[in-house]
Amino acid sequence: MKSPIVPQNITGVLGSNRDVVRQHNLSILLQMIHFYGTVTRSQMAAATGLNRSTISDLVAELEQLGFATETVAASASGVGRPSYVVTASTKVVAFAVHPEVDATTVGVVTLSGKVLKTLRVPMSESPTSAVSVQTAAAAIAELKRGLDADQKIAGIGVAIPGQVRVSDNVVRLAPQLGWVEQPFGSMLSQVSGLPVFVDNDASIGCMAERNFGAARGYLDVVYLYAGSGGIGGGAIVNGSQLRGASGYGGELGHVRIGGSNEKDYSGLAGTLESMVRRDDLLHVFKMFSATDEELDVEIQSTKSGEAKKILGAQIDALGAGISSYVNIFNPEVIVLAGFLTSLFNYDPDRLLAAVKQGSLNASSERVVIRAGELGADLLMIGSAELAFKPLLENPSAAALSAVKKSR
Amino acid sequence: MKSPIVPQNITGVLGSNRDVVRQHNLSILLQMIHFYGTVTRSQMAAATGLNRSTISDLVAELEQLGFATETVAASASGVGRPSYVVTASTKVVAFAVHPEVDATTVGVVTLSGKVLKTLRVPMSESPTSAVSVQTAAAAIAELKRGLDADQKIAGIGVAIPGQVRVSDNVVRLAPQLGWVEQPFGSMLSQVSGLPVFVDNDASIGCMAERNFGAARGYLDVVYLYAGSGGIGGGAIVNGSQLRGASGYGGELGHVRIGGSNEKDYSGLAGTLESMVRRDDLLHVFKMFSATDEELDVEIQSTKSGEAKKILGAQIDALGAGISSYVNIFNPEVIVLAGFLTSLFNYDPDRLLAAVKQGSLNASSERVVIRAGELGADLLMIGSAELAFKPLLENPSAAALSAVKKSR
DNA sequence: ACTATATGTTGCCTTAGCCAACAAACCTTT
DNA sequence: AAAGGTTTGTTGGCTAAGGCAACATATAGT
Repeated sequence: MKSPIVPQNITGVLGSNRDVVRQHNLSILLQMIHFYGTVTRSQMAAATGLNRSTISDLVAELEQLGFATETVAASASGVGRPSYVVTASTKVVAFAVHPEVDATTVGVVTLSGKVLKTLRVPMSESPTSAVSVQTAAAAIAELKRGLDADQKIAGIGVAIPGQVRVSDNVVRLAPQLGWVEQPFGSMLSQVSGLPVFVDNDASIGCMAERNFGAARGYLDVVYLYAGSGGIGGGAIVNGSQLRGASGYGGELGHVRIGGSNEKDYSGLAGTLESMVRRDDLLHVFKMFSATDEELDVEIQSTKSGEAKKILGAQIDALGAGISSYVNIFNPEVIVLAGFLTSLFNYDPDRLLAAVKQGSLNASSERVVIRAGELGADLLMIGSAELAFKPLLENPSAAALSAVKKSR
Repeated sequence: MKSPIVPQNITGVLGSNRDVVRQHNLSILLQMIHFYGTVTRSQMAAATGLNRSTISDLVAELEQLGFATETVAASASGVGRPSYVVTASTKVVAFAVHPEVDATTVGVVTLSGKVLKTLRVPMSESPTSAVSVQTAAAAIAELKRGLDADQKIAGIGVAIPGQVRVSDNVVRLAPQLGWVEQPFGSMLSQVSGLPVFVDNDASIGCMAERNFGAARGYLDVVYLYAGSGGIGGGAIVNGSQLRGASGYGGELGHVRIGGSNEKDYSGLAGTLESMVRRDDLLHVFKMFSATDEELDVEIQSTKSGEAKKILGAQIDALGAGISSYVNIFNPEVIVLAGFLTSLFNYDPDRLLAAVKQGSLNASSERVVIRAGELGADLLMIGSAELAFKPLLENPSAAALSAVKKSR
C-alpha cells in the first residue's frame, strides 16, 4: 500500500500528543511484564528512563485495567527498600487454533505466557474449512467452561499451514488441507463471537521463538521449519516481523537454490523444499509416518549407507539455502525447527561448512545456528500472541470479552 | 545485538515524555518538507492530526533552526484563506562521495533534495582507500568554495561498491576496488573534519528510489542494481531498510538460484550475479566498455541470434532470482537499475513469465516491476540522505558545521 | 541502634499540545 | 462593491502527563 514516506507512530497517525505518550508508556510496561513474566518497578524505571512516580502511576493504571498484579517482593535481595514486583494477569487469556490434516489443536494461553490447556481433536480425514471452524469453535466452548467467570478473553489466534492474507484473515492457499480462498477468520469470528487473527504457521513460529524462545531478544532472525507439509519460514528484520505487502512474505522454503527439476509441494522446481524432504527420509527408513522424535532416533543412529547419503545431500541443500538467507538478511541467529533440527544435530560441522561455502564471509562470520526451544507449545504461544497484540499495543483501549458461564 | 524485545522509540529509550513528543513532531514535519519539497501548513495539520496552532509553533521552531522557510502562497487556489507554504532550506547541504575503479564522484546536495553540483575526478588506476580519501577531501574542499558563508553542512555520505559495516563505517570488502577492512569513514572524517556515513551503494540506491524515485511511498520494496562490478541489491521491509545485524544485508546478487558452477565476483557459484553478467553482453556485442545507454542501444536493436540467446538466458535467470525475492519479501514493487533495465525492456513479457513461473501465485499477483527513475543523481541524492538522517530524526539536536571560507 | 542505600509516595511545577474565539484572506453571489 | 461563506492563521487560557524534590519506608551492613 502506498503511504507517506514519513514513519508513523503506533496510532497510525503521524503526529504525537499527550495521549500517544500515555498509550506508548502503558504499552511498553505491559509488554515488559508480558515478555519477561515478572518485572520490578525499579527495573521498569531503569529500562524506560521514566520517573519512579510515573512508573507508579502507570502500573496502577495497568492494575486497574486488569492486566497486571503487584505483589511485595517475595525475597528481598540487596540493599535498599525492595521494589514491588509486577506480574502479568492470569485473568486475561487468548485461544490458539492450529488446523492440520490429521487433527485440529486448540489451546488457552494466559497473558502471562502460560499454556493453561490444549485440546487435540483428531480428524479422520482432512477437514474442510467449515468443518475446521466447527471443530475449533466446539473446542473453544469446551475450554471456556474451564475458565473462571472473571477471566477475560482477548481473542483467537489461528496458525495456518499455508499462505494467509493477514489484512482480512483469508487463507489464500493451504496445499495440505486443500483450502483455497477460505475466509477462515470471519467464519470463526461469526461462530465464536470473538475477534480472530489468522497468520501463517511458520511466521507465527518465528515470532514465538523470537519473543519467548531461541531467538529471544534478537533483532535479525531467520527461522526455518520443516514438517510433513514442506518447509516454511519466517524472518525478523530489524526487530519487526517480515510480512510483505499482503502478509505472504517469508516463504523461505520456496526459494530456488539448485538446478534440480524436482518440484516442491507448491509446484516450484529446484527449491529448498524440493530438496530437503521429510518423506525421503521416512522412505529410506521404511517408516510410513513418524513423529519428529521417532524420526530423530533413526537419523542419529542409522548405519545405512544410503540413508547417510540422503542425509548428507539434504544437509548440503539446507546449507545452500541458509547461505542465501545469510547473504540476504545478515541475521544474528538462524533458528531451525521440525526435523531440520535432526539434520543439524546429525552433522553440524557439515551444515556449517555448507553455509560458509555459500555465503559472503562478512555476512556469515557471526551467525549462530540453533534449534528452536519451544517444542509443542510453539504454535499455541505464538497464535495467542496474535490475539494479545492489539492489547499490548494499546492497553487502555483494549476491548475484551467476558467469559459467559453456561448454566 | 541482543536487546529488549519491546520496541524502542526514536530516542533509543523505551519511555516517552514530552521532549520525545516534541522531537517526534518536529522530525515528522521536517521529513515532510524534505521528502515532498513543499508542503502547506494545512497539509501538515491534515497529515499529522495536530492542531493548527501546534503546527504553527512547530514550523516556527523549524524556521528558527534554519531548516525551513515559510512563504505566502504563490497562487491561491480554492476558497478560504490561503495556507502558508513551507519549504526545506537550501542553506543546509550534505556532500556525497562515490568511489569507483575509474573515478571518484563527489557532489553537494541541499536539504531540499537538489543536487547543486557534482565533480567527477577520473582515476588512472584503481585507487587505494587513502588515495580515494584524499581525492574526495580535495573535491569537497573545492565544492565548499562554491558555497555561501551562511550555509551549513550536515556531513558526508559515502556509497561503496562493497560490503560496509555500518556501525563504524568500515569497508569490509570491496572486490572491484581491492579494498579489505578499510576504515574509510574515520579516515575521511579525520581529513575533512565532518561527520561521515558510509554504506553499500545498492542499499543507498534502494533507499533513494524509495524516498524520491520509482518506489516512492511503498512499504515493501526489492531493488536490484547491476553494473560492471556485479549485482547489488537492497530491500525495504515494512517501510524500513533491510540492514541486517552488521549492515551487510541485502546482498541479493549473491543468492544461489541455479545449479551452475559458474562463479560470481565474490567466488560463489550458481548465484544471480554469476548468471546475469554485463561482460557477457559486452562480449557478444564486441564492445570493450560501454555506458549503460550505449549497451542499451545494442540490446534493443540487435539481430544477432547469439545475442538473443544470451539475452533470453539472462532474462530467465533474472526472473528466477526475482521470483525468489517475491516469495521471500512479497514486495509491492521491484525496482531494476543499471543494465537490468535494458533486460527488462528487451522482453518484459518473458521476464514477467519467468517471475510468475518461479513464484507462488498469491505472492506475485500484485507485484509491479519497473525501472529506477533517478538516473545519474541516484547515489548523490542517496548518499546525502545518510548525512541528513540524524538531522531529520532529531532536528533540534542537529549539530551542523559552518562553511569556513578560505581567504 | 545507626548509617547507607534503594525504592515508594506526595504535592507542586512545567510545558506541549488542545481548544475556542476571533482575525485574516480567499471565493462566490447578489 | 458589499455581504456571506469558507478556510486558515493567531491568541490566550486550559489540560494533563511526566518531572522533580522532599520525605517516608524498607532492606543490608556495621
